[in-house]
Amino acid sequence: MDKRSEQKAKTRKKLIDCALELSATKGFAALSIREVAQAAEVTPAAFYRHFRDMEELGLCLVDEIAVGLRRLLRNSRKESMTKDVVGITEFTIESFLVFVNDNSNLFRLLLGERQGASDSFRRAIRKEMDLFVVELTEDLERIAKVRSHSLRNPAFAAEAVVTIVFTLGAEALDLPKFKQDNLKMRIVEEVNMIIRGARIHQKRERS
Amino acid sequence: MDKRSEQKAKTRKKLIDCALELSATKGFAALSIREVAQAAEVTPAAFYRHFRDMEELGLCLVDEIAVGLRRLLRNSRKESMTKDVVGITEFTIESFLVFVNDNSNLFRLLLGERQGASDSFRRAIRKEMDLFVVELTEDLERIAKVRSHSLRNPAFAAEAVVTIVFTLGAEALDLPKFKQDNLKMRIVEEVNMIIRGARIHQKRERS
DNA sequence: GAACTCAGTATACACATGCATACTGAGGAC
DNA sequence: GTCCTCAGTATGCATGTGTATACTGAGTTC
Repeated sequence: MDKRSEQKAKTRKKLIDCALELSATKGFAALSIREVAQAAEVTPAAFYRHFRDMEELGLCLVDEIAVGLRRLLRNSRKESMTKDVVGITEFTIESFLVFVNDNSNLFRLLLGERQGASDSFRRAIRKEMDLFVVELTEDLERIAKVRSHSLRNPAFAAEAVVTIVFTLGAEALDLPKFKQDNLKMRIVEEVNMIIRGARIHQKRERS
Repeated sequence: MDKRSEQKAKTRKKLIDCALELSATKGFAALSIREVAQAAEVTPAAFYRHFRDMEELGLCLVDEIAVGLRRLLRNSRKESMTKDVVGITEFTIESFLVFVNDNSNLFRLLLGERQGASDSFRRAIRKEMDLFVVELTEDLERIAKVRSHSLRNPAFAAEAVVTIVFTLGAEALDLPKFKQDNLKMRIVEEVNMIIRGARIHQKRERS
């Protein structure tokens, strides 16, 4: 690879990393170009060689989380194939929470800017969330088949689950480790509620 | 009432209203004291006669939403006493969405700052949300009794419902009116899923 | 090895911001 | 009617901001 573009990629990454780190303390919205540039030990003007403005940088960050989360989900799906079907929910949620803790800054950004002021941010984030819903819908249908159930509205159930997991997952960021177990339990329980409520029972069509 | 303090209350309200209006466009976090003061046709220094900083103003705003929402819930509860028990969920969610539309700026602030950078904001908002969960828990138990069901974990169900309603309700803000019906339907359906899934069935203790 | 490219620097400008200080003048207390 | 209170004004300062312009020098190309 080009020695030059290699260096460029390096500072680009540094800018992103610094922005991420700074956003943890004061929130991404409050960041300035100068601030990020200074943290990355680079002139403000150099920033423009990489991003048009902070928003463009932010969208890169959103992308980064999305990639990470998708990888997580893929792994969890693979694992769950081998595992007992009962523990899938708990296993997935557990790895999700680990991810949230590992990437707390990214995650805070995602959840925070999800209803932030910038349209393009909101749009990008919702697009990613919708992808999760689609993937989860497939999973739910697959699992239901294995258990020889059927689900009333798999897509709605998936939307509800994703909403719960993300929103409550975000709360983990403010919690000490020992309280996170309780949170995990709550999430698992609530997700199970949703899935249970989505099932169609043969005996009577409508409750 | 004092003519003086009356005037003071008036400008205070004007500051709050202007902050609210401005926050709709660029987000509360991006507001400056000067900007708000100018919008309220008042000197920046006058701002300090009312609030120590923007954060203090923000907390007032949070309080204002909380009061409005609590009134809504109280009304909806009263109404639901007279109504057929089946339509309670739909009725409540419908009035919630009306409220969200009427107070879209306040609501955007609430949801946006819920995982924002400021600790005191997060704390205040979560406190309010917890109150909703408590009230809803009581409601769910009451309704379950009427229907002679019982619920597995009323508090968890309530938490899940509040999470769903608030998070998806926030999406209404970006939707044109004619798409909001679909959203409402989704929310109602998902809430019903949760409630259904929370029920304990006599026939077999654990599914 | 000369010519060129381009990531990053240096510097400067025209703002906006938070906040401090001194001031004003209508409203209320006595 | 005099004095006092205090919401709001006027002004100013130090600092941070986005962004434009001209420059430098290592890396690449031919």
